[in-house]
Amino acid sequence: MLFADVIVDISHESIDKIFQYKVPERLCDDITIGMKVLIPFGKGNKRINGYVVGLGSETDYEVDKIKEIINIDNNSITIENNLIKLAYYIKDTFGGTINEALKVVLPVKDTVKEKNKRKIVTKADKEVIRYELEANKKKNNTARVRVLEAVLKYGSIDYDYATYQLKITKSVIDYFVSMGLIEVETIVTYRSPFGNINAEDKRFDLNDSQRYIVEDFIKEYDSGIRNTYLIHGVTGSGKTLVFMEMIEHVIAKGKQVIMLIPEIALTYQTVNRFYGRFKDKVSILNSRMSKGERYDQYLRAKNHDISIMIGPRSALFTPFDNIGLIIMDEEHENSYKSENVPKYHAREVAIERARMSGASVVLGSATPSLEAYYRAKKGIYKLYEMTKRANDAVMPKVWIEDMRAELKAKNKSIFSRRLYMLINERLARKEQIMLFINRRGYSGFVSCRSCGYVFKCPHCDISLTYHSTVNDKKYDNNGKLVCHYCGYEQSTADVCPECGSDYIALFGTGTQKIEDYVKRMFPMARVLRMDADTTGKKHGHENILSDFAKGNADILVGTQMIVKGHDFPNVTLVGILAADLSLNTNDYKASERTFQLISQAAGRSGRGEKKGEVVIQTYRPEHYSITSSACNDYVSFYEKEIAYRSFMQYPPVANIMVMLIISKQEEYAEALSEMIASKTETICGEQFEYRLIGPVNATLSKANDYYRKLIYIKSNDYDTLKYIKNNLEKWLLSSKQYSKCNVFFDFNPVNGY
DNA sequence: AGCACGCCGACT
DNA sequence: GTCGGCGTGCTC
Repeated sequence: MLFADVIVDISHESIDKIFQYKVPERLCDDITIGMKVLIPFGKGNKRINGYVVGLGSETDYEVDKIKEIINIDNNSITIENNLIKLAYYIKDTFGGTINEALKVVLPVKDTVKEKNKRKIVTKADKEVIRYELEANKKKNNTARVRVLEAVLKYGSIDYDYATYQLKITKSVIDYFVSMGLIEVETIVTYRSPFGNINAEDKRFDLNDSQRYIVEDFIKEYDSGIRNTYLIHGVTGSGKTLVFMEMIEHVIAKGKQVIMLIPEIALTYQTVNRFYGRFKDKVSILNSRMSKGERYDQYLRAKNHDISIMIGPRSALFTPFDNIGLIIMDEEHENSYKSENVPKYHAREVAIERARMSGASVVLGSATPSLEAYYRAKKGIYKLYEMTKRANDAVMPKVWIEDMRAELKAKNKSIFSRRLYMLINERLARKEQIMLFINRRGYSGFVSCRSCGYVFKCPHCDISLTYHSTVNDKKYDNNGKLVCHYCGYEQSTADVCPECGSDYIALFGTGTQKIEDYVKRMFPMARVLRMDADTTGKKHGHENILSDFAKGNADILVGTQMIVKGHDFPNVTLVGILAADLSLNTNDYKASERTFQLISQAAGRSGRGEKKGEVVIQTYRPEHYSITSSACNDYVSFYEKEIAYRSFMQYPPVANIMVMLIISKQEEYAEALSEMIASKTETICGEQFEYRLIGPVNATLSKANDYYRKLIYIKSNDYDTLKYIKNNLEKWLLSSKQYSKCNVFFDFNPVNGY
C-alpha cells in the first residue's frame, strides 16, 4: 500500500500540516513527489487540490480513516524536489504556511498548451497541383484557387496566413488534404520573450579591477570554493561585464546560472546586452509576459535548452538542476523582499538555494544594503571593490542647495535659484534634464518650512506622523502627531519649537503637481512625466523612457523609477527636488534609502561625454546621507549608519520581527496584542535575550475596516525570533481571541507599517 | 478556510 | 414543534 503526504491547498495555520492519503493502484506508477493532486477533504469530502510532498508505504495515522487520492492533475507543473525543500526553508525562515511557500517556489503554475505553428506544405507533384488549379479555375472555385496559387508560389505557406490573409476556411484545406495534394504540418515553437531583437555581441576588454575580480572568482570557483561575494562598484564601473565573464566561465562547465535583477530594471537595454552575448542560451521570466510565454521559458529551463535565466525575485525558482552561480544585481533593491506572505528576502533564499545546489552567489551594487556590506566586512561574504568608472567618465559635479536659505532669500518656489539657473542653461544648450521627486516620505510628516525642523518622537528618532481628525488630510490644530514605533503622541503646534516661525506645513505633493509647475516655469520646455499613473499600460514606462532617449522631451519628471539603470547620454543635469523627504519615513531604513536614491539619481547625470551636474535640494544639508551621497562616499555613509543601527539595535546588527495584528474590532486586536506581548515573556523566560516594543498602532492604523496593531521584537539572534514565532503560532491556534484576529509576521522589514 | 454539528430563540 | 442563528471543532 502506497501512501502520499499531501499539503492541502488551503492557506490556514490550523491545517498547515501534512495529511496522508492512499494512492489508488491505478495511480501508483504515475504519482511523484511535487505533483498536484485532487483529494476529498473534510466532512463533506469536498474536492480540493493538494500537493504531494512525500510518498511511502508507512503511515502514522489510522489506516481506515485515510481517504484515497481522486486523481493527479496532469495539467499542472510538478514541483521539483529541491524546490520543495526550499519552500520549507522559506516557511521556516520567513513565516506563512507551507502551502503559501509552495506557491512561491512555483512561479509558473499551469502548463499551457504549446504554441504550434501550422504550415501548409505541398504533398503532391507540382504538375498535379497545377492541373488541379486549372480545373478549379474553370469551375470558378475562387477559394481553392487562392490556396493552390499560394502553395505553388511559395512551396509552403503559414496556416495563419492562409486563414487570415487568404481567407481560406478549414473545409477547403481539408478537401485538398484528403486529395493528398497538401498536408498541414505542426511545428512546436517556444513563445519567445525577446520579440524581434537585434542584439549584437559587443565585447569589451576588461579593465584592471574588472580583471582582478573575474580572475579571483574563477580561481576560487575552479578550486571548488563556493562562496557569497559582494561586488561594491560605483555606478558605471562595469559590473555587468564582470557578471557576464563569470557566467561565461560557469556555463562552460555545463552549469546553469540565475541572474536576478529588480523587476523595474528588466528593460530592453539589459536584455539586449545579455541576449547579444549568450544568444539562445539565455531567457527571461517576468510578470509582464503571458502565461504561455512564461510556461515555455520554464520548459526550456527544465529541458536544458537554456542555461541562463534572467528575471526578478521569482526567477530564483527556475527549475534548473545543476546551478553553478546565482547573481543578484542591484542587491540593495527593496523589491527583493516580497511584500506578500511569505515575506521572504531573495538574497537569503538565493544563498540557501546556492548552498543546496553547490553554487556560488554574487551580489552587486553601487550602494550595497547595510546587511550585505556588514556581512562582507565581517568576512561572511567576500568583498570586491570597484572604485572607478569603466569608461573614464568623470563623476558629476554636485551642488547641495539648502532650501531653508532659499526661503530666507524670499524664494518660495520648488526650485532653488541654482537649479532654476542650470535648467535654463541646459534648455538653451539643448541638453536634457531629469527632475527626480522622492515620492517616499510624502506620508504626512510635518515640518517647519523656515528652518527645516521636523517633528520627531523624543524616544525613537523617528519622525511623527500627522493624524488628521477629519479625513481630508488637511493640516489643522485638531489633529495630532503620533510616533508609530512607540505610540507617543503630542498635539500639533502652530509655531516651530526651534525657530518660532509659524510657517509649519504638512508635506504631500504629487508628481502631477510638479509637472504642472515645471510647465509653468519653463513654458518652452517639452516635459514628460513618469510615475505609477503614467506607466499603467503594458509598455508604459519603456515608451516614456525611449521617448525621452530619442530626445522628444527636454525634461523628464518622475519618481524612483526614472533613476534605475538607464543610460541617457544627453542628460547633463539631474535635479533632486526634496532629497531629504525619505529621511522622514518612520522606519529604520530611512537614511539608507535616502543615500541610495540620491546616489542613483546623481549617477544618471553625465553618463556620456559631457560632464554632468547634480543639484540636491534639501532642508537637511548637513545630514550624512546627503553629504556622503553628494561626494559619492559609500564607506563614510556606511560607518555612520552602522553606528546608528548598532546603537539602536536595528538590523543588520540585531534582527527585528514585526507582528501585525489586525481585527475588524479594535478591542479584539488590542486584547490579543496585549496577550501576545505577555505570552512572549512566558515563552522566552530568562533563557533568551530579546526586547519587545509595543503594542502600538500601525501607521495605517485602520485599513479596509481592519484595525492594525504592531509588536516589534528585537534580538541579536535570528533563531530566537523564529523560536518565538513558532511558539506564538502554536499558542495562537488555541487562543479564543485569535479567531477574531489575524496575525502576520515579518522579519527584518524593508517597508514601514 | 470551510463545513457539519449542535444548542438556543421566534416563527408556520 | 422546527427553521435558522452562529459558536465550536475537525479535517488524513
